[in-house]
Amino acid sequence: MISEKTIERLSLYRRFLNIFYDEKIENIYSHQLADMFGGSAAQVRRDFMSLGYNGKSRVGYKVKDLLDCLNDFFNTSEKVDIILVGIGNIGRSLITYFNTSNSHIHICAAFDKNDYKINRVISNCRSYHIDEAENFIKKNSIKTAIVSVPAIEAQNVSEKLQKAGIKSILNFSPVRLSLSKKTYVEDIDIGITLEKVIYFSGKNSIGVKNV
Amino acid sequence: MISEKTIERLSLYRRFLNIFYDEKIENIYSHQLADMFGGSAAQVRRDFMSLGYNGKSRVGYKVKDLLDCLNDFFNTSEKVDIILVGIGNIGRSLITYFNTSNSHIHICAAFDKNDYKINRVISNCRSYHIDEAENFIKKNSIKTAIVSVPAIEAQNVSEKLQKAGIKSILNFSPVRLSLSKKTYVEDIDIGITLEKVIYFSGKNSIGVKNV
DNA sequence: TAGATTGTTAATCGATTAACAATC
DNA sequence: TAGATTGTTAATCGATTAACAATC
Repeated sequence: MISEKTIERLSLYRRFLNIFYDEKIENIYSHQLADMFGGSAAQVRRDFMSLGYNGKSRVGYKVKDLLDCLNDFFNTSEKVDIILVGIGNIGRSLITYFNTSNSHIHICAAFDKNDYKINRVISNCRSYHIDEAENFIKKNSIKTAIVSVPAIEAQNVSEKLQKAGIKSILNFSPVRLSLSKKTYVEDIDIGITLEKVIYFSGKNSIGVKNV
Repeated sequence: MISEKTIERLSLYRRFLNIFYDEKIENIYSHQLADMFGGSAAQVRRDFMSLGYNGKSRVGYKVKDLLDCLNDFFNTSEKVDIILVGIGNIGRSLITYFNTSNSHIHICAAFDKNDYKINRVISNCRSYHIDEAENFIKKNSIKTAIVSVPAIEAQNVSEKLQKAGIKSILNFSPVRLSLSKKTYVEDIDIGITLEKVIYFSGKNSIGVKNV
């Protein structure tokens, strides 16, 4: 059983390894990766073990093989199509961000309930009315959605998505969604996070450890 | 010592309590709040204790008093001015988001290195050249900054901010910043997070607990 | 070989929860 | 009182780290 935190680290390793690979570095040691994001070398080794990839003593890990392994794990060889609901400022910037970087993730459609926002194209992504979402999801077997609608719409929208077959949601709305446990929900709550950051800028933060 | 996770929960309680307050609900129980975001009632009570606020058995907690207490804790009575560096799509949407909602947080200035992005006004926030940041920060005693520059600029920009007196950073760039521990850094790495969400949409996710 | 790094176990740490006497 | 909720302690859980024999 691989934990959520481990998944995050693995994804980060993948990013680092891509850089190493571009720089034609062939081998790396656990402590090098550990230094790069403040973890321990033991943790890095344990993570790779959980992935089923073994290094060699005194040699470390082969960048290319390890990267292949990570790419396999995240299925980055094939494009992943996801959708976005809620074409506000944040929604639009996410579309541009993902569809113009060379990521394997592609936002293939966006949905909104406002008529003036539909039937447009942003960075290769066409927008539709929210009522068309269910059909689209089923037809294209979409599994993942980004929700960036206003707080008051979020619960309702997510329930619709779940019914249509969405298995995981990245939620930017400042609301906790209550959905059946079958759907994985991850929240990015920028307001809460910023509040926390501001808190730690004050004198209160003396003695806090920056993990 | 209040942990980071506790701070996050406290901020979330504040949001819920505002809703209760608007609905003129006078008292709440720990288990009500616990239900709202899937924690335990014991945790909620412990959090309020760490805040120094005590409830009464059989009565619960006074919404108004508790809210006052939380507002005090987060210093929400006075506006907090923060700055933003990197006026890309995400940067712009953050400015609009915070400066048009009725939050106590205000992005009072934005900075960029591209000339065509400076000397403009977005949602009550004027943009300046990055070279003017140091002066601005010192002059206005700014303590918190949002960094939303491209990956390659992030380390350099953050070092400048730190030197100018910034105490905490909310970092949207897909890079780990290495700064002295005196500066608190919180990362929102949308790419990594989305990768994780996509991972849990697959068959891999069977048996995973949705914390 | 000597030295460095690995895989892996045991110890540590911290956060969360369960439980219950005290309280209203 | 009886019953429900609190503050608080003890137990649990999981993640992280330290340590070290095995390995090249």
